Amino acid sequence: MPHKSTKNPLTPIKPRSLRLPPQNVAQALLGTYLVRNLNSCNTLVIRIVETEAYLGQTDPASHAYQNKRTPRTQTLYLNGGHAYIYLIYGLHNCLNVVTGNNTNGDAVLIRAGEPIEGRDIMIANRNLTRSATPRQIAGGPGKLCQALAIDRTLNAIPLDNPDAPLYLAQGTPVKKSQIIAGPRIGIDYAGEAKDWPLRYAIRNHPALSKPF
DNA sequence: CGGAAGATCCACT
DNA sequence: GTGGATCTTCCGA
Repeated sequence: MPHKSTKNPLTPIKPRSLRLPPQNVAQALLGTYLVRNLNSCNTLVIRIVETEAYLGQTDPASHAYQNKRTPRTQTLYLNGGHAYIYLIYGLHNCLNVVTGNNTNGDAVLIRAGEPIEGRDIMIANRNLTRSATPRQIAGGPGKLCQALAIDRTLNAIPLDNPDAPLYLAQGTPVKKSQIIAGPRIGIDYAGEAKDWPLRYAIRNHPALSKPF
């Protein structure tokens, strides 16, 4: 049996809650836990504090825009609840949660998280020191993946299995009044879509990738 | 088969 | 605020 923290029992997320529109899922994922099982003794946990919705076929910023099918984007057309992980700028991995149940290519990018368990290992993975801030550790999609040792070898796995190397677990819901929305980051190429308010975060959280 | 671009991060000014 | 790193992915010829 894998060792589990007794003070913080983690319940896997219900896939049903991910088979909804990406805007809904992006907000619902705020406050939930992302769990990385490294081996039988080491578990890393981050609380998700910032997300972005990508609207699949109808979104110029999405890799699935106009139903584009390439070897890389196949994962986006899986059922909701799978991980879509890709390499960006030749350097950084980005983690998405595929959403919906109609193979639209919808997904939610996990942009930032707050270290909950295994902070020392995250700091080592990020080549930081003990004085590192939450924003330095996982305040950005590439940083978050590096902190949790997430790369493309985990692409396309389901995220509801607590025995898998990576899964989502239920957290404490975030009040609607604490959620802020704004334009997405790094998509200047996407024309009008660059202003769509599909970036969501916990208001004023110290681990956000950028202020609103 | 060449070339351009990229859902980022960091160091430097 | 600016530019470089770094390499996969994709498109067009």
